Amino acid sequence: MLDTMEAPGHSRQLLLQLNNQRTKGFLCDVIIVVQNALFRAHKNVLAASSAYLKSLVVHDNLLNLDHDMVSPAVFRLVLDFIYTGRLADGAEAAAAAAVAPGAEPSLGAVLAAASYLQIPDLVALCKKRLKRHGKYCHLRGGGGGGGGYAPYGRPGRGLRAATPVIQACYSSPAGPPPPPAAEPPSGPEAAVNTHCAELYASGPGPAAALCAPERRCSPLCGLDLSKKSPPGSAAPERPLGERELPPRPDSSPSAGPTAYKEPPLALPPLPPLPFQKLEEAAPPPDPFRGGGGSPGPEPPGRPDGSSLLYRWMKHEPGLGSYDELVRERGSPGERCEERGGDVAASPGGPPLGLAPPPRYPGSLDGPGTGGDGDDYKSSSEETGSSEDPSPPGGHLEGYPCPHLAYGEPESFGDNLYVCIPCGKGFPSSEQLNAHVEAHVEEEEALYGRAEVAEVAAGGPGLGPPFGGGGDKVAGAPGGLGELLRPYRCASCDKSYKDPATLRQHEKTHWLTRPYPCTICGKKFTQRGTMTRHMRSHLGLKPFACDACGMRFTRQYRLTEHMRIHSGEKPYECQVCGGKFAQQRNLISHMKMHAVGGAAGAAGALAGLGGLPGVPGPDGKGKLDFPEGVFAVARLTAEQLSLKQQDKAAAAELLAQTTHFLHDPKVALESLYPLAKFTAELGLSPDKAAEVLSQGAHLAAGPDGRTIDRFSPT
DNA sequence: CTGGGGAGGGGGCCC
DNA sequence: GGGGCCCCCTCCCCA
Repeated sequence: MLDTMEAPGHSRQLLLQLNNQRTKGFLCDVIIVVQNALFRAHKNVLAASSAYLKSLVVHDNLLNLDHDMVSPAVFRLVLDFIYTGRLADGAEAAAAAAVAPGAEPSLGAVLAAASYLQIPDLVALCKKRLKRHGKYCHLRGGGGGGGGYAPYGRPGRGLRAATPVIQACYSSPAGPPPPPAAEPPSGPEAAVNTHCAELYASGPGPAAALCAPERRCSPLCGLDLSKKSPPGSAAPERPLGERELPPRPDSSPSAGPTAYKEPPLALPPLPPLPFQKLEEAAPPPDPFRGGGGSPGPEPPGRPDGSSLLYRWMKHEPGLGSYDELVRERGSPGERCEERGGDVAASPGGPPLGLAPPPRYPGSLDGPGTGGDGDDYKSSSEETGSSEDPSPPGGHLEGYPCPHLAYGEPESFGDNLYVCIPCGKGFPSSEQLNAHVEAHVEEEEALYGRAEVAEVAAGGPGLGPPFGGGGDKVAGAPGGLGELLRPYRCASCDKSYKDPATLRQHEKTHWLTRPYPCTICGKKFTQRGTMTRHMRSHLGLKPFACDACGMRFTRQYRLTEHMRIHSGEKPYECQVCGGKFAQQRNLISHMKMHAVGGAAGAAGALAGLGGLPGVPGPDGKGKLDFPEGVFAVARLTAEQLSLKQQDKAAAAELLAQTTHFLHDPKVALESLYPLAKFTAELGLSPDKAAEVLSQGAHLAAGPDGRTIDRFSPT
């Protein structure tokens, strides 16, 4: 009967097709990062092959594998096995990984990886082969207890050191030959480079560097990296291996990806066998493996490169807010354990044995001030400390206090855990955490209650001109903006509608950013920004224009782009009537107006600099404000980029202000609250200046008025 | 050559 | 976590 008939070779053919697609990146929906190598694959295939990977792919499109357990070369073999059902024999495997003499992924390493990834078929195959070669027992005997991965988990320094960083495609003779196991032995797909879906990141170099020209990375890689090929990415001058170096021993744990975030040219010559160095620094039993050695506390400043790297490579669980973390964990050390636990969720990954809250002198006395300015600057570089002062975990930098601001260095004696806002020092992170939590509760209670009380009382901030406006400054709730945004940042006075957003914002004040790019090491304050950044590395452009086929990394870009085709130009200049398809171009255009046409008023306004838009309450600037400036400013403000959600609030405020307009003096005096509110809306100084100068430009004329002192009283 | 506009792209940040 | 928006930089084209 038909239902019992079976197409011969169907499954084989299916697998071949899948592998073929993988090589082209076609329909690949997951990226696996192993050290600095990238592999593209299909979630379904991974999930069908590995219980561990299955558990990961359901949550993420970007997987970070512990490179202590799986080296790039080994994972390549594993991935080949998954897609072909074949495993290169020892010689082949060695050849496949013959990236450097004496470096090959041993069968033991593959077995370890297979165990780690929970691929029973591959485990069995490896064991079988090991037995055949009479090595299985030996390898097995060398292993540690517990996780049992110790012997295999470290594929060997030779392998690590030899694994090329850039070997996106092997088609070039210069590149390492593809592992025979990866190559379908026969058939049309045999000609396809099985490893084209594997890319290697090259330090801070963007994805274009993934395809070194000498490797002749073909388009089959499936990554559209053509858009951005930064100079220098094309030809790695340094030995490839340098790009996958573990952090230097003096780099902080948080700087786990230091090796990646350092600008390539800034990298000093590195030892030829980085992994050896790493192993020298790390005790043989991986302390971060439950089964390994002592999971004991990590001494502060422990220059353990491997651990740093290990932690960094962990698949990072979603990070909650700081206080959430505090509630859940209580200490940075504990939190790191949790991070390890994320791998522990994996079969072979017992929780990391990280422990002790390290001290954070780097956060306290390091020249971290302004460190944020340089995304590539590692904290170790910032501190210049030989002792590793950084907190555990790449995204725990600046952990000591979420309020951590760019304060001046201070000495706190033994109380190295310092809350920046209040300056109190604590001897332990736990105490600081408790203190910080009290801060948060305090602020929430303060602002929440105050706002509620104020609203109930009729809201002093609503009185003309807005409750005195200028005296409603930080700490004192009041004003429409504060009513709308009761959650205020202790560091910068910005306020938000909900505490989650406030917590999110507070991360921007941390000395270092919690989310490093696993490719280039650049750090971000938000995970979403980091993943978006990763897309640029990987050339992922999910949003395609139906009209021209152009692809974008963001929906918003596509929306903008579509206006090109539709001819829609919704942004109109109130000055010259020019229309623009993109708001940014209108803004740019209006800058031109402001510079060229606003005469003294615009110049003065544009030079306000300090507070957004206008002088602060104590401002004494002598500014020319023509009578109609506010009306025009209002129009311009509406036209400009007031966020949609704030437009209603702005309209409300403006409506309240409008009735002052018939009185020029009052209208002008209203400018300050307007500007203040504008600032609260998050307009930049430039934009606020534009708003005002735009108005000034329009209304500037012989009847322009001069205000000697402009500040609310 | 220069200024202005159009547009792609990346990061920051808020919702 | 994703979406959306803002800001900035940059490149290209054209007058």
